Amino acid sequence: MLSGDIPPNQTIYIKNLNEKVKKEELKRSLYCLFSQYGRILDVVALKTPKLRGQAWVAFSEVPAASNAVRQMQNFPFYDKPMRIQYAKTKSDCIAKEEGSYVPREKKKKQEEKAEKKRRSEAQQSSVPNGTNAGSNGGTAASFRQGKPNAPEAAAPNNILFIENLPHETTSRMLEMLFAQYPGFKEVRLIEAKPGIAFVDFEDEAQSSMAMQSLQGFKITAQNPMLISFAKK
DNA sequence: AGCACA
Repeated sequence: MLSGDIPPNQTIYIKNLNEKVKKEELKRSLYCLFSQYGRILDVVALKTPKLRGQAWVAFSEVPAASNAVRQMQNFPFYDKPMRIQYAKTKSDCIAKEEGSYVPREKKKKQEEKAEKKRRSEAQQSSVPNGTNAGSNGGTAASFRQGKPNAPEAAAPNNILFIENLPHETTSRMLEMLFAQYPGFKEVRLIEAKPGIAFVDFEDEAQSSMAMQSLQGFKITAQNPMLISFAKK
């Protein structure tokens, strides 16, 4: 089935998530996995009966969300294929950035439905965010700086691309780090271009787990490693 | 299957 007739939204809605994963871990993993598509403003996941197995990831730009919807569609995540769509409504964190946020009061179900409809119709009036002080968590800056309208969009790959390594990094050092993850095959330092390397895994589910775990890992204090999927 | 913002 197609992703539906939901209009583009800078927040993606993910379902079919593994419900056994704890909420905080799930949010961290989603953050790590999706931050290569753009700057993430918020990750929301609830474990209530109605909302478990689902999550929302809010990006600072719509194209980032679009790439994520396409490229990570059906990606095996904790052994279940992710089903990704655009969110139906605007995230509170986005509304807050735009200054259009109004705290909700509790309502009856009837009014809530009307409210949702109203909000999604009013959703076209989104202004490009002027200042984005990165205040949303400050974790590893795994977002790749590209041209503003053409964010990098890497599809999952069993090969990882590592950047920002200190020039004195050796293959042994990288092997020690990456070999702890299942499916590890080999490390390839690019001596012609110091500071970058490729790391091969058996498959892309395994490479993604290693990427999530080691994203931002510092070999020296000045060198948080930047990990993304290699281009095919 | 399920669209929230504890």
